[in-house]
Formats: sequence, structure tokens, C-alpha cells
Amino acid sequence: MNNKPKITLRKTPTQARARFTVSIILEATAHILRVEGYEQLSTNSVASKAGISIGSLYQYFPNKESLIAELRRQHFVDIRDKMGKAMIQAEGLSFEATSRLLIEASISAHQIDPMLHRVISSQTLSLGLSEDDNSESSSRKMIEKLLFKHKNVLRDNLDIPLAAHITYQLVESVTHSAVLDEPELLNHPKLVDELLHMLMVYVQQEIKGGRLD
Amino acid sequence: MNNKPKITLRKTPTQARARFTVSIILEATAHILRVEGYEQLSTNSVASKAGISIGSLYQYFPNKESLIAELRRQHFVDIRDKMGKAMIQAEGLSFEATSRLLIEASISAHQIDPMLHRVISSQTLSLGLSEDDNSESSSRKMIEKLLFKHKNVLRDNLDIPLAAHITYQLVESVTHSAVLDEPELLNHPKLVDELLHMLMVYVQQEIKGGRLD
DNA sequence: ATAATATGTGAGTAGTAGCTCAGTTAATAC
DNA sequence: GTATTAACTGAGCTACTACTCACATATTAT
Repeated sequence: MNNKPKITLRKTPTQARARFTVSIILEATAHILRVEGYEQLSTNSVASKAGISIGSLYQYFPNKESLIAELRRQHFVDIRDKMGKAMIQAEGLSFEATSRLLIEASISAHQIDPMLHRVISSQTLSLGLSEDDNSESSSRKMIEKLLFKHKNVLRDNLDIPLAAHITYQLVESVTHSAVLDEPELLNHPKLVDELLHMLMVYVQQEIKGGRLD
Repeated sequence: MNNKPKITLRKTPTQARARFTVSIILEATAHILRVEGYEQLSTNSVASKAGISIGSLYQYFPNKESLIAELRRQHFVDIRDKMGKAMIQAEGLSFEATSRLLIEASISAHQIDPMLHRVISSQTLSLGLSEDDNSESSSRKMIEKLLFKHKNVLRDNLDIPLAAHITYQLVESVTHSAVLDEPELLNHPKLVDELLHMLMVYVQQEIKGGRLD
């Protein structure tokens, strides 16, 4: 029923000019997605914008989806790298300090080419792309590891996988929606503090029954 | 540059059979989006699935986007209604009890036709649809009103608009991602408790500087 | 019954999409 | 220099798209 297309390269470019061709194809794809949107993306428009022939495009990309898939791959590698670097930088720091670094890394990772990020992530679901190779699972694993490592300072009854999930969604979604709809929020002086505070009290404060008005 | 199409009905159906035609067109649209996805949606496929002629479709809908726009409208009305009812039901209850009702309402609202919701919301950005008439702004206003009403039980330095934003994103994104990718999480017995706890400690607990390992 | 209006039809149009392939040009191997 | 492989070309094919319009039928008004 659903004939999933292959998303790998059709032919591996060996010569330098071929590698250049592949790169300008991807650049043209990104450019169209950024400024014109997914609806305007066609293999013909990409070839034309890249200044190469449609035939050349099909030497390296078996179909339209493979263009987006490759951009996604590269984009998520970038994000994962930023998060990974923050993780290394945080080696030996306290739970709170590490958390702060991760939140800041997440915010700055989302600022890489936000318009492209917007289109790519809104198109993720429509296409049959696997979500295993994106940054989500690896980010969540980082958080889970972090919580586990510092579980001595966390409340006893904390469900670590669930907390990791909720924490991930919190930071990711606040950042994501800010980048897309309210970029000025990212410069809000309290944003990182608030997110960090929310996380800190959530994972530490015991649940107490009804002590409110 | 960007010729935005009209999204209103072309002709208002007065007779009952015309109203029926409009409804089966929308049902067919929803069905295709649900089971085949946006890529498979075409005006011809909708007319064919609905069992009417393509001409009839264009009597009531000026273009393809207007089909989706109308589905979006109806969907967001449904969500807003659910949230509104929860708000009324919570009249006079405590801050915590009200918050619990709103979280539960948000979760249950997302369970209305989740596959359709998935496609509709992933397509929101690509199309030039206004975000004013969706459920977001109204939900956020509800939260802001709620926080303001109970500000006597909240911490002094709470930035209410920012807190409302963060809270909204938290509940919305956890629910949203659960519906789409991990439906079983919605039945997790602790989910509502955890979200509620996070919210409670966040808006009440004062920020204290470095008291961790 | 007749006129007026509302609703419904579907072949057809113009345009664009993804993609192929026979042929040309450039780089490398010998 | 010659042969072999890699890279590139673009006209053109098939399939499909959104959408129109002249016409037919059903409903309502008089």
C-alpha cells in the first residue's frame, strides 16, 4: 500500500566536482524550504535553483524525499553535537549547573537555521521518516542519564523515565515554540532561570497532598 | 508575492441535501487525511471518496486549502469547548483542583481524532493559516486568568505571563507528543499527578540559590 | 403548470509534478 | 594518445493536479 522510497544516496560521488554538485543541490533545497516553503519544493525547482540539470540531481538523489531526509540528517547531527559538547563541558559539575548548560545548549541548538528547522520538523510526520535517528531519543537518554547520576539529590519517589520524558518535552517545546512564534522570548532574561527552576523543584520537591486554598 | 486564497465557503447551502453534501465532503477530507495523509489529499480524491462530482465540491469550497481550514476550525472549536466546560466545572474549586481539571481536559481534548489532529497540526505551519483562531491563544488566556485569580497562593516573584506560557507549553506538548508517539503514556497512572506536581511546585516554590551537590 | 432558483454533473483544460534516458563532456587510467 | 569510467545534460514522457463551465436535474415559489 505505502511504497516507502529509499532515502540513501543513489551513487557516491568520488570526484571533487561531484561532491560540490551534491552540496549545491542540498543548499538549493534548504534555500527553497527556508524562503518558499515545502509546497514550493520540487525536484525541478531545486535543480534550477542549484544551476544544474535535473538529470544530475537524480544521479545522487533517488527521489524528492531523499533531499529532505538528508537535510534532516545533517540538521540533527548538528543538534546532537551541540548537546554532546554541552554534556562534555558539564563533566564534574553539579546537577543544577549541568542542567543549566543543557537548557542553554537546547536553546542555542534551536537557533541554528530556525526557518529550515521549522519546515523540516513540521514535515517530519507527513513523511514516513524514522524518528530513531533524530535528536529526540539521544537527548532523552542524556537527560535520563543525568537524572540517574544525581538521583541522590532527587526526591525518592521520582519516576526517572517519566521525569526525563516530561523534562525533555518541557525544554524542547518551550524552545521550539519560541523559535517559531516568539523569537523575542529567547532573549527573555528569566527564561533559562524559569525553566531551570521548574526542573529543579519538580525533581526535588516531595509531593504533598492538598495544602492550598 | 503570496496570493493567499480565501478560506470561506463559496456558496452557503440552504437545502438539506446541500448541507449533507458539504458534510460528506468534509468527512471524506478528514478520512483521507487520517488514513492516507496530506500528500494523498487532492480535490479529485476527496470528491471521489465522497461520492460526489468534482464540480459539486467547488460549489462550496473555493480551493483545496479551504477544506483543511474548515476541518481545523471545527477541530479547534471542539477543543475549546472541552476546555471551556472544564473551566466552568471548576468554578469555585481550589487552584490545585482547577489545575487538575484543566490538565485532564487537555489530555482528553487531544484524544479527539488524534490522527486527524496530527496531520492538521503538522500542516498548520506550511499553510498560511492564522493562528489567532486556534485553541492556543484561548487556552493560554485561561491559564493566565487562573494564575492571576489565585496569585495569593503563588510565589511573589512569579512572572505570570511567562509562567502561563511555560505551563501551556508543558501540558500541551507532553499531551501532544504522547498522543502521537506514545499513546500508552496517556494511561500512565502518574502522568496527571506528575504534571500537576510540576506545575504546583513551580508556581509556589520560591527560587533558592544553589542548595545542591 | 410554469418559472425561477438551487444543486449536481463530469468531460475537459492548462499546468506542473516526478522522473528517465539517450547522448555529451570531463576526468582518470594505461 | 587512447580507452574507460565518472559526471552532466535537458528534451520529453506519463501521470496527476487544481479547477472551469456548459449542461442536466431537483427543489421551491407563484
